[in-house]
Amino acid sequence: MSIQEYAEERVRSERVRSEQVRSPAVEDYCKAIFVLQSRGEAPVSTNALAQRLQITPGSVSAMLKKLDGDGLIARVPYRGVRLTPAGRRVALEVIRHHRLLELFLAETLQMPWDRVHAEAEVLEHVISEDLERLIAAKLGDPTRDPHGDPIPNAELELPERENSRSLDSLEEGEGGVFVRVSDSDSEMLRYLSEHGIAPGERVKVEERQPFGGPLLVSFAEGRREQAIGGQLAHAMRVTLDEGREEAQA
Amino acid sequence: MSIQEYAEERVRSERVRSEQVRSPAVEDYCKAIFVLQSRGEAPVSTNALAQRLQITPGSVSAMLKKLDGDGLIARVPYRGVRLTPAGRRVALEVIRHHRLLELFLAETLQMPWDRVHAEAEVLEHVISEDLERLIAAKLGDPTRDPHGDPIPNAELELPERENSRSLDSLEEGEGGVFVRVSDSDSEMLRYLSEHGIAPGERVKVEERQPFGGPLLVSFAEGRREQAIGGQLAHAMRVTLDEGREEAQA
DNA sequence: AGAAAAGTCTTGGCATGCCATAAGATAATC
DNA sequence: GATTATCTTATGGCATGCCAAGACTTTTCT
Repeated sequence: MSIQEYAEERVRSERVRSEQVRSPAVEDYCKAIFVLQSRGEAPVSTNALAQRLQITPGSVSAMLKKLDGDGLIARVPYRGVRLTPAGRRVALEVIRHHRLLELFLAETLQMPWDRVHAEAEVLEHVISEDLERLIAAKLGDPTRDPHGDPIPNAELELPERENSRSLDSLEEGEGGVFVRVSDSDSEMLRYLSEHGIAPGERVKVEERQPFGGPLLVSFAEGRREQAIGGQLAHAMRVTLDEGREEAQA
Repeated sequence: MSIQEYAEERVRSERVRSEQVRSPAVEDYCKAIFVLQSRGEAPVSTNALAQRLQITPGSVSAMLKKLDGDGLIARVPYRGVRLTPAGRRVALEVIRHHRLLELFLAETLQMPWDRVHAEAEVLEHVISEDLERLIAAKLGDPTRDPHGDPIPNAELELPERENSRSLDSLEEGEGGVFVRVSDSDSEMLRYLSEHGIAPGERVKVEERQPFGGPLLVSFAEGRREQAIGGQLAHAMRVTLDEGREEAQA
């Protein structure tokens, strides 16, 4: 190996560790790993990622090897991966972009609630830091997107995860505040928006039908009633009332 | 060849002619060809494109062959290309996106004038038709972007090209309205914006220095004077006063 | 005009990013 | 320990870029 070749090799292996490789694909992987991780599934398996990203496990496996080489994840073959601090940073930046964009599209441009997700999914990878700042400023540095999800701040700190439970885990008579809904299913979003249901409202489970039947739920302090199917109830997150035990008793 | 294979083959060759292949790269080529064409350089040469897109002629040549196969351009080897109606449509859609975005970023988000171009250059390829409509509506269906360039309407019709000349083609004493400036050089844009010069203002050439020296130009009905270098004067477009002959005499 | 030189264009080989499929390796389960 | 599930590897495809060699066109110089 000539001296030149040696120097080139050194540059190349250096790059493996430090250079920022930030294609949309890489960002999507980091984001997906982050989400799966924060659901408690750590380490994250190849299959879980493949399913979430709609990509074959073979392709995911190859990509994970690359991300590992780039220092974005720690990978143990056959055992799964978790984000390194660098990878976490990538994920949070993308999530910040995504949620700012959702709020911006809904608020400033009146884009229907159920369409902002798909649009943000693409834009999140291409807006500059400048544009991110301008959007955040325009919105007054918000901390929640239209689904009720928290928005990481400019330093990429995420507010404490609220202590929420899915609506379908509540017992009859329990109630709380509807804080957010998974943003990935636009059918659900359209349905909710058509029925005038948005994060921030109080909800209370009036009746649980057995065998996967719907929940009878009242909104807005009992002023509206609504039957909510099992899948939807599972996606809706609710923070329980403080000291509900006593309140109920 | 089995019947199945035959059917697949048919689908594949069909695709070659009709399917919309609209990657960012393809859109950039169409846009570049459109711009060069409307400068009168028709047919457009491989080298002109290579230079504009900062890509080697070899790569351009290969891409042009593909675009020809996709029905977006008509190509005569060694002779150059021109857009087909389909290619023109692609170009105009992208240009509409670009100019709407520039105006939107500048107006709604107060992005500095000299940065909107670079941002729009990326976003133009990824915004949905829905978002395009919302932005256009928010801006009141504008017909000019912040550089003074015309914006194609939703039916992709472009207003007549205004009868403008570059500032450096004016004689001493001639004047008109500064209507636009090439948007590709952010240095120029920053410089102009720093000196408070924007499309719509009246300009008059007070003095021409020989041998590529600067022009002495007055703005805003003589209230401000400014020396403008040759390159910049070349990029600035001006519509001459109506009946200026008499006005001067 | 005709030939050489210069300029321009295309071709062919190669690289990279990211995906797919299929086959083989490893881990988990019964 | 055999079966099943999961993961990795090998190979290949497509898009898009680069470079270098060769083909074509235009210009220039006798």
